[in-house]
Amino acid sequence: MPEGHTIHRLAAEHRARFLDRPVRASSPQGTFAAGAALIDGRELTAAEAHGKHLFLGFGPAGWVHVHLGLFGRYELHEPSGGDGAPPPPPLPTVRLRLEHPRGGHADLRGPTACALITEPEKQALHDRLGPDPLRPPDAPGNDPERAWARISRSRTSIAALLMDQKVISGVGNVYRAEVLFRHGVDPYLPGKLLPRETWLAIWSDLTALMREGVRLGRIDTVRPEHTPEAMGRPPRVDDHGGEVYVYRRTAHPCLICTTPIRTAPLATRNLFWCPTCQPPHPQ
DNA sequence: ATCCGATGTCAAT
DNA sequence: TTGACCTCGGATC
Repeated sequence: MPEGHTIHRLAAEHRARFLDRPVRASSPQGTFAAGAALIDGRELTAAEAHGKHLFLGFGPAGWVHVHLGLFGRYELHEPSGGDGAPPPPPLPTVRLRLEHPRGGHADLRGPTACALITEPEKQALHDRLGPDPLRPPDAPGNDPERAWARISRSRTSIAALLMDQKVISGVGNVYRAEVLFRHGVDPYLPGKLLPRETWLAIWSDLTALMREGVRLGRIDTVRPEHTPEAMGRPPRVDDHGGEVYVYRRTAHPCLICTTPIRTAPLATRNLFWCPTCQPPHPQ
């Protein structure tokens, strides 16, 4: 589930449900029981996202820092039934439940991180994250030039750089594969060989794609003219719910040129690309 | 019933 | 480069 669009959507959901409301907090799973006790009954004062990090503000109590990692999930529920009817009890693996009578409840399971942190600790996290296509362009340091400064000096492949949260934050395995396909870029191209105008186009494309991801709650990257319907091919529903060009489509032909999609491990994840639409750079 | 992989990251080697 | 961690669901037996 979790790339940056998921986290930004969660921040917005938390604001809509709980902002300025006193929430009940609990941790049936236990690992965060002490932290939950410290925020229980307090008002949510802020909810923001940077890359794949979620920050829930509880005034003087500090911030709950959440990172979903690979397996973390959120479930959001509307208020149950009649007036004041309590929600169903959380499953034992729920690390953090927040609830409010009119906001419903949010259940967090399996996160890599769920911890109460201070404002300076939060700032330290921001400081080590690269610019985020989903943060406002006027947010401090949220400038694609910062990413370009690193990419343009690096011998590392662009596919690995896109996954490096210090370079650019919020992009994960789906967006990296899809955005490189959309721009016809060889994933193995060293950053320093990527044309500057291609980088700026990739950044601006990520901004649009990820905003759409926040809006829809899924990753759709296929242009209207390439949808299976438009191409006269059978429609395909991807495992993650969206329509994509290459991510986990190794059993299928490329939507544009019918070449079989390739896969190989890169930067600890499985990379997917079309060797025809993204031709390898010379040697 | 069991295995395996998954939209992630960090520390240890 | 590998192993550890967190949880769940789909494939396989």
